[in-house]
Amino acid sequence: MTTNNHPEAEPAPALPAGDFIRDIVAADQASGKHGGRVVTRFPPEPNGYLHIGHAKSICLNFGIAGENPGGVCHLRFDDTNPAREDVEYVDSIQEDVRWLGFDWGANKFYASDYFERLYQYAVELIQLGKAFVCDLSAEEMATFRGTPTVPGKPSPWRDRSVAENLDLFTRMRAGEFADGAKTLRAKIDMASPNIHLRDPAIYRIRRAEHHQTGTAWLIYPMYDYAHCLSDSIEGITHSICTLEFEVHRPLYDWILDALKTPCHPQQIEFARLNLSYTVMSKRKLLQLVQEGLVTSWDDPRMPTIAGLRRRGITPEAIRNFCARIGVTKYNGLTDVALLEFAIREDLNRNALRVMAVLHPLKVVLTNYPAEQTEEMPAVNNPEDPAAGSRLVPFGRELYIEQDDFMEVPAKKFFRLAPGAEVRLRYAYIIKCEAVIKDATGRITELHCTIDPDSKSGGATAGRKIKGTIHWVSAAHAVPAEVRLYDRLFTVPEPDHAGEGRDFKEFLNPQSLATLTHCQLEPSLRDARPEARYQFERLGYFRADPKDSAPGKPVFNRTLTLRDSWVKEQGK
RNA sequence: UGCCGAAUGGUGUAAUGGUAGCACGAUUGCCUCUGGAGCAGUCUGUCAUGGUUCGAAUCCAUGUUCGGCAGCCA
Repeated sequence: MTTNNHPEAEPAPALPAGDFIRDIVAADQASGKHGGRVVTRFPPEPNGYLHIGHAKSICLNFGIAGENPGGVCHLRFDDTNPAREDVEYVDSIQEDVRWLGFDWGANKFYASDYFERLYQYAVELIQLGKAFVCDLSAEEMATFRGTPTVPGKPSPWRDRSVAENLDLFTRMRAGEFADGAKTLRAKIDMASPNIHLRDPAIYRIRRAEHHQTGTAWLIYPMYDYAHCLSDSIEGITHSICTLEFEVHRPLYDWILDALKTPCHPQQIEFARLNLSYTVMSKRKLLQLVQEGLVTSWDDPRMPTIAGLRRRGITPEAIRNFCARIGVTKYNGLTDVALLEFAIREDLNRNALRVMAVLHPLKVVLTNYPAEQTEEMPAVNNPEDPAAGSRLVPFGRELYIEQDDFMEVPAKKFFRLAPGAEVRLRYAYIIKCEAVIKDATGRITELHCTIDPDSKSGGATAGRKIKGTIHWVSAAHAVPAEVRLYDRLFTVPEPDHAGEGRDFKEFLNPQSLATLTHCQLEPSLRDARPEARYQFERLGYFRADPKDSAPGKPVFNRTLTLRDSWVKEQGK
């Protein structure tokens, strides 16, 4: 298991027991059904970026392969629809799977690798009298198909001779017919209660350049036809997919039974991941990108792997999350709080603590010498003694967080207020003596005094002070831009928010706040994107890998810390 | 009204005829130089009604509710 950004990270905790799919695999192993082999596959269509829902599938498929001796998991691009696919997606998918910590070794395939073989299988199907060339238009075919409650009617072309079908199919491939003019259809049962068995189209004519095969093909196989055969060709033992393909399984099995194929994999369906406060369909995510509602597929607000990565979430957190949510056939809605827990759990263990002030309020320590500077030792990570400590410069003028001062303190407010005392983290206890305002009444700075005996680590530092706040020395501070991200949508289910309502109506206008006047402790000047930080009392942050420049970091907030003060205020 | 599938606390799951457990969440307290973390406690559940059984979340029947399926998308 790779740990790209966290060589110091502990191995992932023991994963939960099994699930119904692992039970099936174990039973098959016990009975010797597949001769002891376990071969799974992760089969994305390269028509978009991977998202956290795909991560669930990746962890499942690669996970099962990894848990079984000799098990392998293939990465297979399901690229049968060139109109919507692109190499950009082929590349991003590989990067994302690898980043998540999984390795397909030499087993990278494309359904398009099998186009010739798939074509020969189709010829075979025709020869068997189990497929025919149909001249019906798309609209006509829809009419003939019937509805779930009304049986379909056979196509008038259903009984063409094998010879004629062979001839026509050959000419489809040769480009003699216009796009959409003809299809090859499986001959099954137009009256089947399962619509997918009503003579489904298995090849269509499409003059589209394919990102892998170029212009070699004018006809392309449909998913149902290509997928089961690709599985069989690769010797897949367990073909794991999501619930909506459950009704396709009889067709999957029909095709493999009709043909002489290397093996007959078992299709097993599980519930896809739904996460609250987000959307999880490539179509909708693409829409957000195309309409400029987010900046890109890797916008840190996106639930894409690339977005989560850029935001600062680690592969460990995603894997642990996937392990926690389990695998079932129940189509529910997972609370995003579960994801957030996994992120905090990981970052709490691994992130380096630093001090940064997001909304600066200047503090002048009136009894501290103007020319004096001290270096305060600060712990890098209380969860990890090996992370050591560092020195943080301290001086007469500081910045503190605006939120850490209240002119009229609320009940249970433990921070600074006129006449009140607070502990400066790793430094002195200070007392607020005066509030300085400008002509408009806005607070511009605070005048405070230190208790010189209260320095951290000092002999008389033990005075009990309820509140501790973070700070940055004004003379040493590094100014920086910090981006605060929040959930992308304001409602738990933007997908099901009401009749005729569009999910984009529920976009959270506050999902991004860009702060341009933040002040960081100097150790952050050259922060590298690989590092994960906790800005003490605020949250987890990482330098944006695209927008940071040397000496001029831009930070993304990954997630806030849990904040019981916010809850207290809500009472 | 057709076919397929699923129902366990607020959420995600476990228990495979034998004490309904875990995690998240919420909440109370302890602790704390992060209102973080940690520690301790509390909270809430087997869709319904029958049946089989010494015993049912689990098996059976009926019903209810929810999800999926009518692309030449995957």
